[in-house]
Amino acid sequence: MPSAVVTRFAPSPTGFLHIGGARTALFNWLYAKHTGGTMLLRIEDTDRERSTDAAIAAIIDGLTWLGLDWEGQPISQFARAARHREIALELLARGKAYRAFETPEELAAMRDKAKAEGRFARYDGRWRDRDPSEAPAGAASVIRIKAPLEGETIIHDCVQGRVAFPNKDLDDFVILRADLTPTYMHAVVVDDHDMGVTHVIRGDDHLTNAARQSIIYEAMDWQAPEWAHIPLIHGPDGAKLSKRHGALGVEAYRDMGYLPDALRNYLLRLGWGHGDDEVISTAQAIAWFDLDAVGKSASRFDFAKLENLNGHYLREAASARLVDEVAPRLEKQLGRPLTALARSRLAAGMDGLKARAKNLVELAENAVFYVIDRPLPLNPKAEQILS
RNA sequence: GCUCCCAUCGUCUAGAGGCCUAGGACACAGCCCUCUCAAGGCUGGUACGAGGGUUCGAAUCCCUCUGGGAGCGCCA
Repeated sequence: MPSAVVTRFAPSPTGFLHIGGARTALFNWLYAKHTGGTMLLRIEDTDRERSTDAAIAAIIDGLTWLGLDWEGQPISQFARAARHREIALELLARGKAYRAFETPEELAAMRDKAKAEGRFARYDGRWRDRDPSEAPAGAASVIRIKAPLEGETIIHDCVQGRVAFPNKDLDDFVILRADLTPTYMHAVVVDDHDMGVTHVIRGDDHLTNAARQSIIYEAMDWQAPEWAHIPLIHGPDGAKLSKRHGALGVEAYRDMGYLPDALRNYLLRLGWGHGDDEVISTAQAIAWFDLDAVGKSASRFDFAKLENLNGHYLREAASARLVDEVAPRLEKQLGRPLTALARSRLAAGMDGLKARAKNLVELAENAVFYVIDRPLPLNPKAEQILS
């Protein structure tokens, strides 16, 4: 019997859960559900400078709002540093890695020189075959992996197919820093292995990382997971999604009045399709979703379509649920709690209200009429019509 | 610069050699329905990036070009 599928979503807590991350999480979640497996959550917080608790909270909030859940407690990558160090040392002992004593300044100089010569910087392996005894006394060292010099590294990807990288382009990257903390490249491999991850589903900006990471798997004689590198989401202008476009946190979409159901459906259809189906329930998504149907090309974020889908889910939503959603928005606008009377009027009007709004903001605007004090203030135009 | 990836309507996509004078959805325009606005119905325009092959036949296979994207840190 094949082992059960284990996927993981592994965001770095340096900001909110952005839309691309949300889709990656969704795909991981759907694939796990589809196969009867589990999804794990790992927080990649090894960058102590940039990681914040607020970001962790925002990510967890975002996932929860989207209705995506994971098995067990979130795993802190930082907390596993000792284990990462242990494996780095083992790689060293196995002769698969080596200590390198160059200084950051030396490295920077190397890069500048390469750039000046019109080449691009790759570590030259200057310590690969030198004996550590040649190191200047007291010099700090990092541990670098001994990457193969010739041939190619092949990645068999569920989405991208077979992708080959010439090994001459993969340099001896650092796995353990001078301060003994692991680099991302190394920590990911150790964690995915230890967590029993069978399928790594992530953005295709990690495709070349898969080649590097497979070098570590190889060196440890570990079995590499199945890879699935999904295309990135671009902004409406085709450029990489930036803060200027829709690279907002999912909570921004919540604030803009989108329902999680709509955002999920929309994100699912970005890069994945199932015939002519557009409105897809979660149950259907779980039944239908598979990695081989994920497209290979990047897609652009289109608010109009999200809006349309949102209108659909709004119409379908139970009125009571929408009252709960809209009431806080109205209270915020009014600056006071809704009276029981106002709330009941709102509930009574909801069936009509939800039929014509595209998002909760609009719905709240249209609902103001139901909850403000009587008599209703008339604007000049209304006065004129009435008279 | 090097490596890798991608390429069907404005956008998301269906399409895995003949079912394609290329289908659906969003958006757009017009009409219908309607006390308004939505929703709904109908109609319309708009796409296989270019050039070469292979084949009786190519959106689908191959090559080149062009255009987009990603990666090349003691960041993740």
